[in-house]
Parts: sequence; structure tokens; C-alpha cells
Amino acid sequence: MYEVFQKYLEDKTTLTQSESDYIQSFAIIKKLRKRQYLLQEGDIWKYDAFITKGCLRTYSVDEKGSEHVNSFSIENWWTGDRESLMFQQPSRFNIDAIEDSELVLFTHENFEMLCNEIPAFNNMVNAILQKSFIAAQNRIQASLSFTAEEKYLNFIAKYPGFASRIPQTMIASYLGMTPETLSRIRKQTAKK
Amino acid sequence: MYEVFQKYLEDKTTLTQSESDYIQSFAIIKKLRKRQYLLQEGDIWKYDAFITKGCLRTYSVDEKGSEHVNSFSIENWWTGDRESLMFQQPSRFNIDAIEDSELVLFTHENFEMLCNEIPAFNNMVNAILQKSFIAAQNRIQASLSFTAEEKYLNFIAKYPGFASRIPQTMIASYLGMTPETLSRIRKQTAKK
DNA sequence: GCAGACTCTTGATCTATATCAAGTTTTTAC
DNA sequence: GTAAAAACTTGATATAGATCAAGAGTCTGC
Repeated sequence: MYEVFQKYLEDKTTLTQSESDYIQSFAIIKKLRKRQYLLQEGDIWKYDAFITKGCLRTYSVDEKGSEHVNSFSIENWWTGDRESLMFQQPSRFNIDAIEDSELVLFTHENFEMLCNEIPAFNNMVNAILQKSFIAAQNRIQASLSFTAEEKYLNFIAKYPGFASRIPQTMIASYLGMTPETLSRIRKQTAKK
Repeated sequence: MYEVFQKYLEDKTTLTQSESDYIQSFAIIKKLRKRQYLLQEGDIWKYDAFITKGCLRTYSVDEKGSEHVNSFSIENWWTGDRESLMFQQPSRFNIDAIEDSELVLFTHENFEMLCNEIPAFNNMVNAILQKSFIAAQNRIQASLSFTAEEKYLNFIAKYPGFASRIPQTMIASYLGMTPETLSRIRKQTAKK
């Protein structure tokens, strides 16, 4: 499955053959079964992780025991906990696989070294971060100004295909509503 | 007021005198009166902006005409619209001054050039972006899992000093609640 | 292929927060 | 310094969405 990542790199940046090979030499392939954890609350996250296949979710559990889905990540996206990584502190999140998945991991040490040695790689990484930040801003925006129905419609417009892969309960949690509410919204919008 | 930015740079990174001077040579000083816009909806944002004095707010207006405060930024922080900047598209946001303010602006062209020419500067900029992303994630987290009261308490704990500078109406909007609700929460929590 | 466990749906009821309205206090502008 | 405009408070009422509960579908493991 490393080809998926290689293709992604070709798409997003321009590397010489030797740079590309060099990057590959640090890659760690990781397979996850459905339900398997990539990261558990309390662990310190130490990688940069790219998904070549499957679908993962990042969520936290509050004091009342309710789960809150922070994000979904599918093939050709990155995942992990930047806060835990940056400050080397125990994570407040869990990341697990919604489907059988495959990832390409780099230890953060190696990843930073690659960023320093290969400017094109560094630029790509920064561009991704910028886009992630913009996406986060837009999500905040949506959570402040949208009704439950608008949130759902915005979600399926923005991430078509997700709705069919991910259980509704998790989507509801991601959107900040109960599964019952989402079920009713889906019923209503189906009518129209 | 440029000294404030200079001090910030010294704090966050290590530059030679000539690098520091070089950066300064591209700086544009901008003063804003209270209520004055830095950016209006529909404009294309073209700068990287650092606040040396004062307080600004970024907000959007929805179809019903309600304002939604996206963020506050004070001295020693950055502001702007990354989405408009990155894609050179009309902004959905307004940014205006809550207090008389002063900023250091760089055109994005110059800013990128500085990033390319001065690695230490580039690293600093990336670190800021990382932290901004982490803050955005935490805010999403809060908006999903906190009650109105918890959101307010979290806000004043995280940004002490903001509450006294910023009108409650705007804080309420930032937290995703009505001014009336915030007023009642403040009354309750004052009692305790 | 079946039992148990999830997941989704639907209905009844409840509740946190919104909305509307009016009064009070603070700020702004001349 | 004063009048008008904003900002904040408080009360009464409304409502979107939560919670509780029970039944119907679907998946999963042996």
C-alpha cells in the first residue's frame, strides 16, 4: 500500500528519485483491524501518520462517559494528535479504525529530519497544515451558526461518501447532536 | 510600536542583526481606530498581520443578519483570513478593531519571501500555525462537549483579561450563545 | 444459521437555551 | 454636561434538540 503514499507525494510535490527513496526508507507500514486503536487516551503520540487505506476516527470521552468524535480521516489524509506530539504530553484522544485500515508512519524525529533536509517536503507539510487550520476554522463557523439540519447538509455536501461508510451514531457525535436527532433529520430531508 | 514585534521575534526565534533589519524593511505600520475595519467581507486578504497594540475581532454575518464572532486577537498575536489569503478568494469575514490598535503588516509576497530566505523565521511561522491549529481543535472540542456555563468558565480560564476588554455581547457570540444567556451565567457564577 | 449485540427509528416528554420585551446602566458624541 | 445610542440585566414564554423508552433492522462471532 506504500504506492498510495508515493502517488500522493507525486501529486502534491516534486521530488527527485533519490529524495523519494530516502523518504521511503523511513516509512513504517502499519495495519489496523476494524476497532483497533492507533492511539489511546493517555498515550503520548510520536508519529506522523498517513492513511493509505481505510477510515479512522479521533474521539474523546468526557467525565460523564460520553464520546465526542473530533474527526474522521480516510485514505489520502493524515491523522494523529498534534497537541500530544508537539508538547509530548499524554493524549486526551483515542484514535481507532472504523474499517480495516493501512497507514504509513514516520517517527516524528525522522519526519522533522525529512522536513529539514527536503524543502519541497517541508513546503508540502506546511500547506497541509494551513488547509487543516482552514478546515478547523470552517467547522467552528458551522458549529456556531448552523442549525442541526444545516450542519448535516453541510457535512454531506463537504464529505460525500463519508455518510455511507461511517455509522450514523458517530456522524451525529461529530456534528454535536444525538443519534436520534440525526435520524429524524435524515427522515425529513429524504422526503424533500 | 514596531519594538513590540521586534521583542516578539527575539522571544520566539534567533535572528542575526541583519536578518532582523531585513525583516523590518518590509514592515508596514498600520493604525486602526476603534470600530475601523482591517478587512471587510468580500475583500481579498493580502497580508500577514501582527498586532502590536489593541484588540481586534473576526466575525461573519449569516443570511439572517446575525453576527458570529470567530476570534479575538490582541497584542502579540496574529490576525487575518488564511482562507482568503491562501486561495485569493473574497473573504467571508470582517475584521475590525475593538480598541484603537496598531499592527505590523507584511504583504504576503514579502512574507513568503522572508520565510524562504530566513529558515529561523519560517520555523517560527510554522510553529505558530501548529499552535493555532491545536487551539482550533480545542475550541471544536469545547463547543461539542461543554454546556454554556462550562464554555464560559473555560474561556475566562484560558483567556484571563479578555473578559474585561471585550463587550459581553461579543463574547457571547464567540461562545455560541445569546447575550442574555451569558448575562445569566455570569450572575450565577458570581454568586458561587 | 442463530443468538446476542449493536444500530437505527419512532414516539412521548423534558430541558437548556433562545426569543421577546422592558427597564437600567454605561458609553459616545457633540 | 447632556442627549442619544449601546450594552447589560431581568422576567416571561417558546422551542430546538436532548433524554428516555421500546421496537425493528443489521451485523458479528461461533
